[in-house]
Amino acid sequence: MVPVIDDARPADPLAARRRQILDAATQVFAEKGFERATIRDIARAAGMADGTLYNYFANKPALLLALLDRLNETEQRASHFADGAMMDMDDFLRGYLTKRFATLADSGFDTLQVLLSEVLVNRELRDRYYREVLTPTFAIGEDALQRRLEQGALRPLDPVLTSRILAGTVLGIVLLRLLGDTPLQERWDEVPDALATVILEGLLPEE
Amino acid sequence: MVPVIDDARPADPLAARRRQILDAATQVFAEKGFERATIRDIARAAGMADGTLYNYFANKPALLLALLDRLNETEQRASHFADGAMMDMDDFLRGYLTKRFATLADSGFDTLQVLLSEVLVNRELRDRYYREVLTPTFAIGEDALQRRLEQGALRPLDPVLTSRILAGTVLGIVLLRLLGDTPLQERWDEVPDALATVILEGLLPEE
Amino acid sequence: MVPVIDDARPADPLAARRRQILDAATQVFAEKGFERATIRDIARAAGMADGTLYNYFANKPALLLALLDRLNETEQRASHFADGAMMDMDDFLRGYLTKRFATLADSGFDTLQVLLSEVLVNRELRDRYYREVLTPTFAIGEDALQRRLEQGALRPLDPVLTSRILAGTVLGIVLLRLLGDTPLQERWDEVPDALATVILEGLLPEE
Amino acid sequence: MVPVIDDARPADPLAARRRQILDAATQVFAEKGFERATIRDIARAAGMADGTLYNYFANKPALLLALLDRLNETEQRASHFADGAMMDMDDFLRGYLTKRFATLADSGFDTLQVLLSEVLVNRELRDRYYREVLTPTFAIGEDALQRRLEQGALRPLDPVLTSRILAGTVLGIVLLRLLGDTPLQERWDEVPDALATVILEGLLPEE
DNA sequence: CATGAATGAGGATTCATTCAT
DNA sequence: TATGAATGAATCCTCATTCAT
Repeated sequence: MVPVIDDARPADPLAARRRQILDAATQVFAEKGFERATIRDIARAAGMADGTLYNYFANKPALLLALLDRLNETEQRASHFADGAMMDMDDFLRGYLTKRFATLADSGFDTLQVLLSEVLVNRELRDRYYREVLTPTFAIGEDALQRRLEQGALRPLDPVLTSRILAGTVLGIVLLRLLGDTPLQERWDEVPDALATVILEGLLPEE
Repeated sequence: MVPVIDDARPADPLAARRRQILDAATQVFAEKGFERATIRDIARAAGMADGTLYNYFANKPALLLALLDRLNETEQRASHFADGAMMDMDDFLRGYLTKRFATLADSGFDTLQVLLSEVLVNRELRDRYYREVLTPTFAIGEDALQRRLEQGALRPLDPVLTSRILAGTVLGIVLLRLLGDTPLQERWDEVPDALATVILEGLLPEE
Repeated sequence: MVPVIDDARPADPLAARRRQILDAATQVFAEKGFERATIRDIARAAGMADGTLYNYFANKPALLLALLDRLNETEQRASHFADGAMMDMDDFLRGYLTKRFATLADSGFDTLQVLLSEVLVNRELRDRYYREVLTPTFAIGEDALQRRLEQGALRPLDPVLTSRILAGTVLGIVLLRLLGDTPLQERWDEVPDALATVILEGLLPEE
Repeated sequence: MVPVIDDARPADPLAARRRQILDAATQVFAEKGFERATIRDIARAAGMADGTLYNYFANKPALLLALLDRLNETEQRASHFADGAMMDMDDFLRGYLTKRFATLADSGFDTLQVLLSEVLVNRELRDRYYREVLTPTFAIGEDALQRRLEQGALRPLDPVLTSRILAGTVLGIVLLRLLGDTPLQERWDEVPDALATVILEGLLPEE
């Protein structure tokens, strides 16, 4: 009998500790912002002494980069399922949006809040974010659009600009939610569908 | 004849000095972020000594609030023209988006960059931004949608959610541009139209 | 009438402040060593707040370099008088040693104590010290010896090694004094002469 | 037959471990200075974990004291041979200097570098060094000089000051070598003889 | 009004030391 | 004994703000 791997067993205490710290950092950063958050805040939130944190991360900015890496992994895992080359456009988009919104939700809105905030005013982080998160997203979008264009499944449009419009739409709605919009928070699960309808059929009536 | 207000009124040295400082602050904040920017940075960029700045603004956060107020005025001035209750939906939306994008552009992308960044991690600022900028925008949107719904000029949809979708779309596209997306920067003037088409007619072919 | 320059007038407040800080630093460094001395110690000794010190020196190591520069100036001023190419060897050496010991004394034994200590374990400082202080000293010595050798005023000897021996002797005696030797402290003014006799005539009796 | 003490006694693991640590400490201290060297640096250099070091030395300063003790033993062992009461002055001094220079060399220049550096700015260590190393040296010197003075083997001189001059000379030359002087490093074995000649006969020609 | 030196609180980071394993 | 993770005190340095000139 092979011993069953027990997920709850701290198989990798290093990784566990890092996760514990990053979770604390996310919370504190989201509340006070990267610069206003102190290492002490984070260490306390993670239940350890200041110095201990430095056994796991070289310095404060490294926490940010690690958050980005984490987001990256989530997104990449998500994008595996985002292919659906052969699907009907309607199904594809609804599916994609639903998954995308879910991914964003479970990557933690806090993480997005922190990263977006810093990414806006930190060139190094911005470049990494653009390269590692946005670029792949655009690529998926352009590709999907291109293929459907060739099948005549779409109105003629520019895939480059349109992929930005689609990605921007998702990002913008998330941003509004992060800014505290009540309807979006309360009706979050209605959003992907409402959005899909607008995107697919537009606001104008059928005829 | 109403006396025309001359915006470039050369005779308010106080306002001029404040503008000079806010311009400097915007630039510096956009480059380094609010917290990493120092009063010295800003004073130097504005061509004055540190102490002088305090004759015009009470403290560093006051600069941020003043930036928000400035954005507010721009937006409000813009929204006066954004009414068009009686316009055809197509014209209205194209007009609205074009104006909105223009407004955003000339309120200075830098300002947005700074404010979005801080608004994400500063509850006080976020609440003010939400109340003073987003809420009026949503109101205009909901109103316009509602009216057209009643006229049967739109497919049935939820005005509350849809206004979020529209506002989010604009905001998200701006955000992508702020994050450095090259296509959006280079083809910024094509965006409102492309976006209007998607929103009005959707991605799917006509029939 | 040209206004007389009054040395006591704080003609250069910057230089005065720097001197004030360096004096404090010398004292504190001598007492606790460079690393164990804190900026607070020094600022307190100089009668100012910690932050003020940074208006005059970029950081802690800069204090050390400034001390070295100061020593340098003293030494260079001294070496102007150390020429005496035409003097009789006996007069020259006695004069030189006397001046040298005096210079060392008024450059402040504290300064030497600090610099020697650090110079022994700080490569950068050591290299600068060697280049800027020792090398010129050796050059003067070798030169003086060479000239007298050519005049047959000296027993045949190697000027390179001998200049080291002479410089080392002076340095070593200073070092012993810095280490607290009581006889050297109490009879410091007898030393140059006693040393000159040994160097010129040796320990052995005349015949 | 007295059992010969084998210094390389392979059967004291405690002493061996301590030696291993002190060797590592000497190297690291010489490179970075006492304060800038970390326990981790030393432990790594000694090939052990930080905690292990504390099984052999109570704390960081204890390493320094142990280095001093070690130097002491070397010097004391050396001074046994440094007596030569009955020898001719010339032979004695040449022998003494040669031995002294050799001792210094094999006590490890690194050790001297470290100890001199700290001794200059650490009163406790300085006092111990003065008491345990310098005082015995002076005593030997004064004694030897006194005896020879009484035999008329020396020009009249002050034994107290002269012993300082001799010790200082040796120390100073070592110091110059520690400061990186190339001629002294490359021609180290010529130094004792050159020095002996100067000390015995002086710089001036015989007559 | 303008200046910029002075202030000192605050925060990131380091590191000697301890101790459970 | 050996290990190295955890601790938190200590320190350098930054920077918003004040105020005398």
